[in-house]
Amino acid sequence: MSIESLSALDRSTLRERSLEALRSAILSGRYRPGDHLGEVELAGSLGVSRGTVREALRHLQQEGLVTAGNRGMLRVNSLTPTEVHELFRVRAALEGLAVREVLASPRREAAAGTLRTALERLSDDAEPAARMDADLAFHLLLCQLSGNSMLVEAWQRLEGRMRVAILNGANWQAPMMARDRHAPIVEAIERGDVDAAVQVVDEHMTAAAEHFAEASESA
Amino acid sequence: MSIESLSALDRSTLRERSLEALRSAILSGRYRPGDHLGEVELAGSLGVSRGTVREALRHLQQEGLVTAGNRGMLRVNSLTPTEVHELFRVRAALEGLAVREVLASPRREAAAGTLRTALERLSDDAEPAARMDADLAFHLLLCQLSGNSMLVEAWQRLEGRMRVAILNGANWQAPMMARDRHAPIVEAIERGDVDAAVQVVDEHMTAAAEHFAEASESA
DNA sequence: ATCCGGCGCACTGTCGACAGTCGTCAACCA
DNA sequence: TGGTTGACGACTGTCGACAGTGCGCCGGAT
Repeated sequence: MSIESLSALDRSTLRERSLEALRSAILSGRYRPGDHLGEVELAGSLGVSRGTVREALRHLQQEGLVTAGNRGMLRVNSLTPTEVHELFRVRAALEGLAVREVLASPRREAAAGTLRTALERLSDDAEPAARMDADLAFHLLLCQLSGNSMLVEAWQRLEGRMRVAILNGANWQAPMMARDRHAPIVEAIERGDVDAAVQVVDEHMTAAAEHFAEASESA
Repeated sequence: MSIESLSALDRSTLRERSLEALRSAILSGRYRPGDHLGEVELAGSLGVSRGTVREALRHLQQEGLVTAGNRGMLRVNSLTPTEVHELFRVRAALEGLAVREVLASPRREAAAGTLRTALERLSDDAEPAARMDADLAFHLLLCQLSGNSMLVEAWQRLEGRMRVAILNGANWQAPMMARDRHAPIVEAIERGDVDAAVQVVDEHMTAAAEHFAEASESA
Protein backbone atom coordinates (compact mmCIF):
# COMPACT_ATOMS: atom_id res chain seq x y z
CA MET A 1 0.00 0.00 0.00
CA SER A 2 1.40 3.30 -1.04
CA ILE A 3 2.12 5.83 1.64
CA GLU A 4 0.13 8.34 -0.37
CA SER A 5 -2.99 6.26 -0.56
CA LEU A 6 -4.40 7.63 2.67
CA SER A 7 -4.99 11.24 3.40
CA ALA A 8 -4.65 12.54 6.91
CA LEU A 9 -7.81 12.49 8.93
CA ASP A 10 -9.55 15.58 10.13
CA ARG A 11 -8.49 15.99 13.71
CA SER A 12 -10.36 19.17 14.45
CA THR A 13 -12.55 19.17 17.51
CA LEU A 14 -16.25 19.82 17.49
CA ARG A 15 -15.60 23.10 19.22
CA GLU A 16 -13.35 24.25 16.38
CA ARG A 17 -15.84 23.22 13.76
CA SER A 18 -18.67 24.87 15.64
CA LEU A 19 -16.60 28.03 15.83
CA GLU A 20 -16.00 28.01 12.11
CA ALA A 21 -19.64 27.36 11.37
CA LEU A 22 -20.86 30.12 13.63
CA ARG A 23 -18.33 32.62 12.43
CA SER A 24 -19.11 32.07 8.79
CA ALA A 25 -22.82 32.10 9.55
CA ILE A 26 -22.48 35.53 11.10
CA LEU A 27 -20.08 36.88 8.51
CA SER A 28 -22.22 35.64 5.67
CA GLY A 29 -25.17 37.56 7.01
CA ARG A 30 -27.09 34.47 8.03
CA TYR A 31 -27.57 36.17 11.39
CA ARG A 32 -28.18 39.90 11.41
CA PRO A 33 -26.74 42.33 13.97
CA GLY A 34 -28.83 42.28 17.11
CA ASP A 35 -30.07 38.75 16.57
CA HIS A 36 -30.14 36.64 19.68
CA LEU A 37 -27.89 33.61 19.63
CA GLY A 38 -29.44 31.07 21.96
CA GLU A 39 -27.20 28.26 23.08
CA VAL A 40 -29.95 25.68 22.97
CA GLU A 41 -31.09 26.57 19.48
CA LEU A 42 -27.56 26.64 18.07
CA ALA A 43 -26.67 23.39 19.77
CA GLY A 44 -29.70 21.83 18.17
CA SER A 45 -28.87 23.19 14.73
CA LEU A 46 -25.27 22.10 14.84
CA GLY A 47 -26.03 18.81 16.46
CA VAL A 48 -23.63 19.30 19.35
CA SER A 49 -24.07 19.87 23.03
CA ARG A 50 -24.60 23.23 24.64
CA GLY A 51 -21.20 23.26 26.27
CA THR A 52 -19.53 22.94 22.92
CA VAL A 53 -21.34 25.83 21.24
CA ARG A 54 -20.88 27.76 24.42
CA GLU A 55 -17.12 27.66 24.06
CA ALA A 56 -17.37 28.66 20.43
CA LEU A 57 -19.60 31.58 21.36
CA ARG A 58 -17.21 32.75 24.05
CA HIS A 59 -14.47 32.72 21.44
CA LEU A 60 -16.55 34.83 19.10
CA GLN A 61 -17.26 37.14 21.98
CA GLN A 62 -13.57 37.78 22.47
CA GLU A 63 -13.28 38.34 18.74
CA GLY A 64 -15.92 41.00 19.04
CA LEU A 65 -18.42 39.38 16.73
CA VAL A 66 -20.96 38.87 19.47
CA THR A 67 -21.61 40.82 22.65
CA ALA A 68 -23.31 39.98 25.89
CA GLY A 69 -26.66 41.58 26.46
CA ASN A 70 -29.10 41.24 29.28
CA ARG A 71 -28.51 38.32 31.61
CA GLY A 72 -25.55 37.09 29.60
CA MET A 73 -27.56 36.52 26.48
CA LEU A 74 -25.38 36.85 23.40
CA ARG A 75 -26.34 38.71 20.27
CA VAL A 76 -24.63 39.53 17.01
CA ASN A 77 -22.59 42.69 17.36
CA SER A 78 -22.68 45.72 15.17
CA LEU A 79 -20.44 48.74 15.06
CA THR A 80 -21.39 52.34 15.41
CA PRO A 81 -19.99 54.74 12.79
CA THR A 82 -17.64 56.06 15.44
CA GLU A 83 -16.33 52.59 16.16
CA VAL A 84 -15.79 51.98 12.47
CA HIS A 85 -13.65 55.07 12.25
CA GLU A 86 -11.72 54.07 15.33
CA LEU A 87 -11.25 50.57 14.01
CA PHE A 88 -9.77 51.73 10.75
CA ARG A 89 -7.44 54.12 12.50
CA VAL A 90 -6.08 51.27 14.59
CA ARG A 91 -5.75 49.22 11.47
CA ALA A 92 -3.90 52.03 9.76
CA ALA A 93 -1.45 52.16 12.65
CA LEU A 94 -0.83 48.42 12.43
CA GLU A 95 -0.46 48.32 8.68
CA GLY A 96 1.73 51.37 8.82
CA LEU A 97 4.02 49.41 11.09
CA ALA A 98 3.83 46.50 8.67
CA VAL A 99 4.90 48.70 5.80
CA ARG A 100 7.80 50.14 7.75
CA GLU A 101 8.99 46.69 8.76
CA VAL A 102 8.69 45.31 5.26
CA LEU A 103 10.75 48.19 3.95
CA ALA A 104 13.35 47.73 6.64
CA SER A 105 13.59 44.03 5.97
CA PRO A 106 16.36 42.52 3.84
CA ARG A 107 13.70 40.57 1.95
CA ARG A 108 12.10 43.73 0.69
CA GLU A 109 12.38 42.80 -2.97
CA ALA A 110 10.79 39.39 -2.55
CA ALA A 111 8.04 40.88 -0.44
CA ALA A 112 7.21 43.43 -3.09
CA GLY A 113 7.01 40.66 -5.64
CA THR A 114 4.68 38.62 -3.49
CA LEU A 115 2.46 41.61 -2.96
CA ARG A 116 2.32 42.34 -6.64
CA THR A 117 1.19 38.79 -7.27
CA ALA A 118 -1.52 39.14 -4.66
CA LEU A 119 -2.60 42.32 -6.38
CA GLU A 120 -3.67 40.25 -9.36
CA ARG A 121 -6.23 38.45 -7.25
CA LEU A 122 -8.06 41.71 -6.59
CA SER A 123 -10.37 41.40 -9.53
CA ASP A 124 -13.05 44.03 -9.84
CA ASP A 125 -15.66 41.78 -11.27
CA ALA A 126 -15.81 39.01 -8.71
CA GLU A 127 -18.75 38.77 -6.41
CA PRO A 128 -18.75 40.95 -3.30
CA ALA A 129 -17.80 38.31 -0.74
CA ALA A 130 -14.87 37.15 -2.84
CA ARG A 131 -13.74 40.75 -3.32
CA MET A 132 -13.76 41.29 0.41
CA ASP A 133 -11.81 38.09 1.00
CA ALA A 134 -9.20 39.06 -1.55
CA ASP A 135 -8.92 42.54 -0.12
CA LEU A 136 -8.43 41.35 3.42
CA ALA A 137 -6.05 38.65 2.25
CA PHE A 138 -3.91 41.31 0.62
CA HIS A 139 -3.68 43.36 3.79
CA LEU A 140 -3.05 40.29 5.91
CA LEU A 141 -0.27 39.32 3.56
CA LEU A 142 1.24 42.73 4.04
CA CYS A 143 1.36 42.10 7.77
CA GLN A 144 2.75 38.61 7.35
CA LEU A 145 5.53 39.85 5.10
CA SER A 146 6.68 42.07 7.92
CA GLY A 147 7.71 38.92 9.70
CA ASN A 148 6.28 40.30 12.93
CA SER A 149 4.14 37.53 14.38
CA MET A 150 2.69 39.73 17.09
CA LEU A 151 1.61 42.21 14.46
CA VAL A 152 -0.09 39.48 12.48
CA GLU A 153 -1.93 38.31 15.57
CA ALA A 154 -3.03 41.80 16.50
CA TRP A 155 -4.29 42.40 12.99
CA GLN A 156 -6.18 39.12 12.91
CA ARG A 157 -7.92 39.97 16.13
CA LEU A 158 -9.34 42.96 14.29
CA GLU A 159 -10.36 40.97 11.26
CA GLY A 160 -13.72 39.80 12.57
CA ARG A 161 -14.80 43.29 13.44
CA MET A 162 -13.60 44.60 10.11
CA ARG A 163 -15.69 42.05 8.31
CA VAL A 164 -18.67 43.13 10.37
CA ALA A 165 -18.07 46.74 9.48
CA ILE A 166 -17.65 45.95 5.81
CA LEU A 167 -20.65 43.65 5.72
CA ASN A 168 -22.95 46.22 7.26
CA GLY A 169 -21.68 49.39 5.71
CA ALA A 170 -20.74 48.28 2.27
CA ASN A 171 -21.91 50.01 -0.80
CA TRP A 172 -20.91 47.30 -3.21
CA GLN A 173 -20.91 49.51 -6.25
CA ALA A 174 -18.11 51.71 -5.04
CA PRO A 175 -14.63 50.74 -6.12
CA MET A 176 -13.46 50.61 -2.56
CA MET A 177 -11.51 47.42 -2.86
CA ALA A 178 -10.41 47.80 -6.43
CA ARG A 179 -6.99 46.92 -7.63
CA ASP A 180 -5.83 50.43 -8.34
CA ARG A 181 -6.58 51.38 -4.77
CA HIS A 182 -3.91 48.97 -3.63
CA ALA A 183 -1.42 49.35 -6.40
CA PRO A 184 0.05 52.58 -4.99
CA ILE A 185 0.95 50.74 -1.81
CA VAL A 186 2.92 48.13 -3.68
CA GLU A 187 4.55 50.76 -5.86
CA ALA A 188 5.69 52.79 -2.89
CA ILE A 189 7.15 49.66 -1.35
CA GLU A 190 8.94 48.83 -4.57
CA ARG A 191 10.38 52.33 -4.66
CA GLY A 192 11.45 51.94 -1.06
CA ASP A 193 9.70 55.15 -0.19
CA VAL A 194 8.71 54.69 3.45
CA ASP A 195 6.88 57.95 3.97
CA ALA A 196 4.88 57.64 0.78
CA ALA A 197 3.94 54.04 1.55
CA VAL A 198 2.78 54.86 5.06
CA GLN A 199 0.83 57.82 3.84
CA VAL A 200 -0.85 55.81 1.11
CA VAL A 201 -1.93 53.20 3.65
CA ASP A 202 -3.21 55.93 5.90
CA GLU A 203 -5.28 57.51 3.17
CA HIS A 204 -6.53 54.13 2.08
CA MET A 205 -7.78 53.46 5.59
CA THR A 206 -9.31 56.88 6.05
CA ALA A 207 -11.24 56.52 2.84
CA ALA A 208 -12.37 53.04 3.78
CA ALA A 209 -13.53 54.22 7.20
CA GLU A 210 -15.49 57.02 5.62
CA HIS A 211 -17.03 54.63 3.17
CA PHE A 212 -18.04 51.90 5.60
CA ALA A 213 -19.18 54.11 8.43
CA GLU A 214 -22.27 55.28 6.62
CA ALA A 215 -24.82 52.59 7.26
CA SER A 216 -24.82 51.39 10.84
CA GLU A 217 -27.41 51.49 13.53
CA SER A 218 -26.43 51.49 17.18
CA ALA A 219 -27.12 48.61 19.56
CA MET B 1 -32.82 51.50 57.02
CA SER B 2 -30.36 53.74 55.26
CA ILE B 3 -29.88 53.27 51.58
CA GLU B 4 -26.16 53.14 52.20
CA SER B 5 -26.28 50.35 54.71
CA LEU B 6 -26.09 47.63 52.10
CA SER B 7 -23.43 47.27 49.50
CA ALA B 8 -24.27 45.83 46.14
CA LEU B 9 -23.89 42.09 45.94
CA ASP B 10 -21.27 40.44 43.85
CA ARG B 11 -23.03 39.29 40.74
CA SER B 12 -19.99 37.95 38.95
CA THR B 13 -20.16 34.42 37.66
CA LEU B 14 -17.89 31.62 38.77
CA ARG B 15 -16.30 31.68 35.36
CA GLU B 16 -15.32 35.32 35.76
CA ARG B 17 -13.92 34.73 39.20
CA SER B 18 -12.04 31.67 38.02
CA LEU B 19 -10.60 33.72 35.20
CA GLU B 20 -9.42 36.40 37.59
CA ALA B 21 -7.94 33.85 39.94
CA LEU B 22 -6.08 32.02 37.20
CA ARG B 23 -4.83 35.17 35.56
CA SER B 24 -3.45 36.61 38.73
CA ALA B 25 -1.98 33.25 39.68
CA ILE B 26 -0.06 33.18 36.42
CA LEU B 27 0.92 36.84 36.46
CA SER B 28 2.07 36.63 40.03
CA GLY B 29 4.45 33.86 39.12
CA ARG B 30 2.53 31.20 41.02
CA TYR B 31 2.77 29.13 37.85
CA ARG B 32 5.96 29.25 35.85
CA PRO B 33 6.17 29.29 32.05
CA GLY B 34 5.85 25.79 30.71
CA ASP B 35 3.88 24.53 33.68
CA HIS B 36 1.02 22.28 32.79
CA LEU B 37 -2.40 23.56 33.74
CA GLY B 38 -4.60 20.52 34.23
CA GLU B 39 -8.30 21.15 34.21
CA VAL B 40 -9.00 18.59 36.90
CA GLU B 41 -6.39 19.90 39.27
CA LEU B 42 -7.42 23.53 38.82
CA ALA B 43 -11.07 22.68 39.18
CA GLY B 44 -10.24 20.96 42.44
CA SER B 45 -8.20 23.87 43.72
CA LEU B 46 -10.80 26.48 42.85
CA GLY B 47 -13.68 24.35 43.96
CA VAL B 48 -15.57 24.60 40.69
CA SER B 49 -16.37 22.18 37.94
CA ARG B 50 -14.12 21.38 35.04
CA GLY B 51 -16.32 23.12 32.53
CA THR B 52 -16.03 26.35 34.41
CA VAL B 53 -12.24 26.42 34.59
CA ARG B 54 -12.20 25.23 31.04
CA GLU B 55 -13.90 28.39 29.86
CA ALA B 56 -11.56 30.52 31.90
CA LEU B 57 -8.57 28.71 30.42
CA ARG B 58 -9.84 29.22 26.90
CA HIS B 59 -10.13 32.91 27.64
CA LEU B 60 -6.56 33.02 28.86
CA GLN B 61 -5.54 31.15 25.76
CA GLN B 62 -6.97 33.89 23.57
CA GLU B 63 -5.20 36.42 25.75
CA GLY B 64 -1.96 34.65 25.00
CA LEU B 65 -1.16 33.75 28.58
CA VAL B 66 -1.45 30.03 27.97
CA THR B 67 -0.89 27.99 24.84
CA ALA B 68 -2.05 24.57 23.75
CA GLY B 69 0.58 21.90 23.70
CA ASN B 70 0.33 18.25 22.93
CA ARG B 71 -3.17 16.83 22.88
CA GLY B 72 -4.70 20.15 23.73
CA MET B 73 -3.00 20.31 27.08
CA LEU B 74 -2.53 23.90 28.16
CA ARG B 75 0.63 25.30 29.63
CA VAL B 76 1.77 28.70 30.74
CA ASN B 77 3.14 30.63 27.82
CA SER B 78 6.47 32.36 27.53
CA LEU B 79 7.82 34.67 24.88
CA THR B 80 10.96 34.32 22.87
CA PRO B 81 13.23 37.36 22.72
CA THR B 82 12.11 37.88 19.15
CA GLU B 83 8.48 37.90 20.19
CA VAL B 84 9.21 40.41 22.92
CA HIS B 85 10.74 42.75 20.38
CA GLU B 86 7.80 42.28 18.05
CA LEU B 87 5.35 42.83 20.85
CA PHE B 88 6.87 46.12 21.85
CA ARG B 89 6.97 47.32 18.28
CA VAL B 90 3.26 46.68 17.96
CA ARG B 91 2.73 48.43 21.23
CA ALA B 92 4.75 51.39 20.02
CA ALA B 93 2.55 51.62 16.95
CA LEU B 94 -0.59 51.60 19.06
CA GLU B 95 0.64 54.10 21.59
CA GLY B 96 1.96 56.27 18.82
CA LEU B 97 -1.56 56.41 17.49
CA ALA B 98 -2.79 57.19 20.98
CA VAL B 99 -0.42 60.11 21.26
CA ARG B 100 -1.43 61.48 17.88
CA GLU B 101 -5.09 61.24 18.75
CA VAL B 102 -4.65 62.83 22.13
CA LEU B 103 -2.84 65.72 20.52
CA ALA B 104 -5.49 66.10 17.88
CA SER B 105 -8.25 66.05 20.44
CA PRO B 106 -9.90 69.21 21.73
CA ARG B 107 -9.43 67.90 25.25
CA ARG B 108 -5.69 67.93 24.90
CA GLU B 109 -5.08 70.17 27.91
CA ALA B 110 -7.21 68.10 30.26
CA ALA B 111 -5.58 64.93 29.00
CA ALA B 112 -2.13 66.28 29.68
CA GLY B 113 -3.21 67.17 33.18
CA THR B 114 -4.57 63.70 33.82
CA LEU B 115 -1.39 62.15 32.56
CA ARG B 116 0.72 64.36 34.77
CA THR B 117 -1.30 63.23 37.75
CA ALA B 118 -0.79 59.60 36.80
CA LEU B 119 2.89 60.31 36.56
CA GLU B 120 2.95 60.88 40.28
CA ARG B 121 1.91 57.31 40.90
CA LEU B 122 5.06 56.03 39.24
CA SER B 123 7.07 55.91 42.41
CA ASP B 124 10.52 54.43 42.14
CA ASP B 125 10.55 52.85 45.54
CA ALA B 126 7.40 50.76 45.44
CA GLU B 127 7.68 47.03 45.15
CA PRO B 128 8.18 45.55 41.67
CA ALA B 129 4.63 44.33 41.07
CA ALA B 130 3.17 47.69 42.04
CA ARG B 131 5.67 49.46 39.79
CA MET B 132 4.64 47.33 36.87
CA ASP B 133 0.97 47.97 37.57
CA ALA B 134 1.52 51.72 37.72
CA ASP B 135 3.56 51.67 34.56
CA LEU B 136 0.97 49.76 32.58
CA ALA B 137 -1.80 51.87 34.06
CA PHE B 138 -0.05 54.97 32.77
CA HIS B 139 0.19 53.63 29.25
CA LEU B 140 -3.37 52.35 29.33
CA LEU B 141 -4.51 55.76 30.43
CA LEU B 142 -2.71 57.25 27.48
CA CYS B 143 -4.75 55.02 25.19
CA GLN B 144 -7.97 55.78 27.00
CA LEU B 145 -7.41 59.50 26.72
CA SER B 146 -7.30 59.13 22.97
CA GLY B 147 -11.01 58.35 23.17
CA ASN B 148 -10.53 55.55 20.68
CA SER B 149 -12.27 52.54 22.16
CA MET B 150 -10.96 50.16 19.53
CA LEU B 151 -7.45 51.28 20.33
CA VAL B 152 -8.02 50.65 24.01
CA GLU B 153 -9.30 47.19 23.29
CA ALA B 154 -6.42 46.34 21.01
CA TRP B 155 -3.96 47.53 23.61
CA GLN B 156 -5.61 45.54 26.36
CA ARG B 157 -5.42 42.40 24.32
CA LEU B 158 -1.67 42.87 24.40
CA GLU B 159 -1.53 43.52 28.11
CA GLY B 160 -1.40 39.89 29.23
CA ARG B 161 1.51 39.13 26.98
CA MET B 162 3.29 42.28 28.07
CA ARG B 163 2.99 41.26 31.67
CA VAL B 164 4.43 37.88 30.80
CA ALA B 165 7.34 39.51 29.04
CA ILE B 166 7.98 41.87 31.90
CA LEU B 167 7.61 39.18 34.52
CA ASN B 168 10.12 36.89 32.87
CA GLY B 169 12.63 39.33 31.56
CA ALA B 170 12.68 41.93 34.23
CA ASN B 171 15.80 43.14 35.84
CA TRP B 172 14.16 44.90 38.73
CA GLN B 173 17.11 47.07 39.53
CA ALA B 174 17.05 48.91 36.25
CA PRO B 175 15.09 52.14 36.16
CA MET B 176 13.01 50.92 33.28
CA MET B 177 9.71 52.06 34.62
CA ALA B 178 10.92 55.11 36.44
CA ARG B 179 9.09 58.37 36.43
CA ASP B 180 11.62 60.30 34.40
CA ARG B 181 11.28 57.76 31.64
CA HIS B 182 7.68 58.77 31.22
CA ALA B 183 7.93 62.45 31.94
CA PRO B 184 9.21 63.32 28.45
CA ILE B 185 6.06 61.83 26.95
CA VAL B 186 3.83 64.06 29.03
CA GLU B 187 6.01 67.06 28.35
CA ALA B 188 5.88 66.56 24.60
CA ILE B 189 2.13 66.26 24.80
CA GLU B 190 1.92 69.44 26.83
CA ARG B 191 4.03 71.22 24.26
CA GLY B 192 1.80 69.86 21.53
CA ASP B 193 4.81 68.52 19.70
CA VAL B 194 3.46 65.50 17.84
CA ASP B 195 6.67 64.30 16.27
CA ALA B 196 8.61 64.57 19.48
CA ALA B 197 5.93 62.75 21.45
CA VAL B 198 5.71 59.90 18.99
CA GLN B 199 9.44 59.60 18.85
CA VAL B 200 9.73 59.53 22.63
CA VAL B 201 7.18 56.75 22.82
CA ASP B 202 9.03 54.86 20.15
CA GLU B 203 12.33 55.12 21.94
CA HIS B 204 10.70 54.21 25.21
CA MET B 205 9.37 51.03 23.66
CA THR B 206 12.58 50.14 21.91
CA ALA B 207 14.50 50.47 25.14
CA ALA B 208 11.92 48.43 26.99
CA ALA B 209 12.01 45.69 24.37
CA GLU B 210 15.77 45.56 24.60
CA HIS B 211 15.58 45.38 28.34
CA PHE B 212 12.95 42.69 28.66
CA ALA B 213 14.10 40.49 25.83
CA GLU B 214 17.20 39.35 27.64
CA ALA B 215 16.02 36.52 29.81
CA SER B 216 13.64 34.22 28.01
CA GLU B 217 13.78 30.58 27.15
CA SER B 218 11.90 29.26 24.16
CA ALA B 219 8.94 26.90 24.41
C1' DA C 1 -58.78 51.08 35.65
C1' DT C 2 -54.68 50.06 38.20
C1' DC C 3 -51.53 47.79 40.91
C1' DC C 4 -49.76 43.61 42.95
C1' DG C 5 -48.49 38.88 43.58
C1' DG C 6 -48.07 34.34 41.63
C1' DC C 7 -46.91 31.37 37.86
C1' DG C 8 -44.83 29.47 34.03
C1' DC C 9 -41.39 30.02 30.29
C1' DA C 10 -37.06 30.62 28.19
C1' DC C 11 -32.95 31.42 28.95
C1' DT C 12 -27.94 30.86 30.91
C1' DG C 13 -24.85 29.03 34.86
C1' DT C 14 -22.89 25.00 36.71
C1' DC C 15 -22.03 20.37 37.47
C1' DG C 16 -20.86 15.31 37.29
C1' DA C 17 -20.19 11.42 34.26
C1' DC C 18 -18.82 8.92 30.13
C1' DA C 19 -15.94 8.32 26.14
C1' DG C 20 -11.86 8.82 23.35
C1' DT C 21 -6.94 9.41 22.92
C1' DC C 22 -2.13 9.52 23.94
C1' DG C 23 2.20 8.46 26.75
C1' DT C 24 4.36 4.99 29.56
C1' DC C 25 5.88 0.84 30.85
C1' DA C 26 6.22 -3.79 31.27
C1' DA C 27 5.64 -8.30 29.23
C1' DC C 28 6.44 -10.97 25.13
C1' DC C 29 8.22 -12.81 20.89
C1' DA C 30 11.56 -13.30 17.05
C1' DT D 1 18.61 -7.89 22.49
C1' DG D 2 15.49 -5.09 19.95
C1' DG D 3 11.14 -4.22 18.44
C1' DT D 4 6.13 -4.93 19.06
C1' DT D 5 1.98 -5.32 21.63
C1' DG D 6 -1.17 -4.85 25.32
C1' DA D 7 -2.73 -2.88 29.68
C1' DC D 8 -2.92 1.15 32.59
C1' DG D 9 -3.20 5.89 34.02
C1' DA D 10 -3.90 10.69 33.05
C1' DC D 11 -5.55 13.72 30.44
C1' DT D 12 -9.08 16.40 27.45
C1' DG D 13 -13.50 16.25 24.53
C1' DT D 14 -18.34 15.99 24.83
C1' DC D 15 -22.67 15.40 26.70
C1' DG D 16 -27.14 15.54 29.36
C1' DA D 17 -29.30 17.18 33.50
C1' DC D 18 -30.30 20.24 37.32
C1' DA D 19 -30.61 24.73 39.28
C1' DG D 20 -31.14 29.66 39.37
C1' DT D 21 -32.96 33.90 37.44
C1' DG D 22 -35.37 37.51 34.96
C1' DC D 23 -39.47 38.42 31.98
C1' DG D 24 -44.09 38.45 30.55
C1' DC D 25 -48.73 37.03 31.40
C1' DC D 26 -52.77 36.64 34.00
C1' DG D 27 -56.03 36.84 37.65
C1' DG D 28 -57.61 39.14 41.75
C1' DA D 29 -57.91 42.84 45.10
C1' DT D 30 -58.53 47.82 45.72
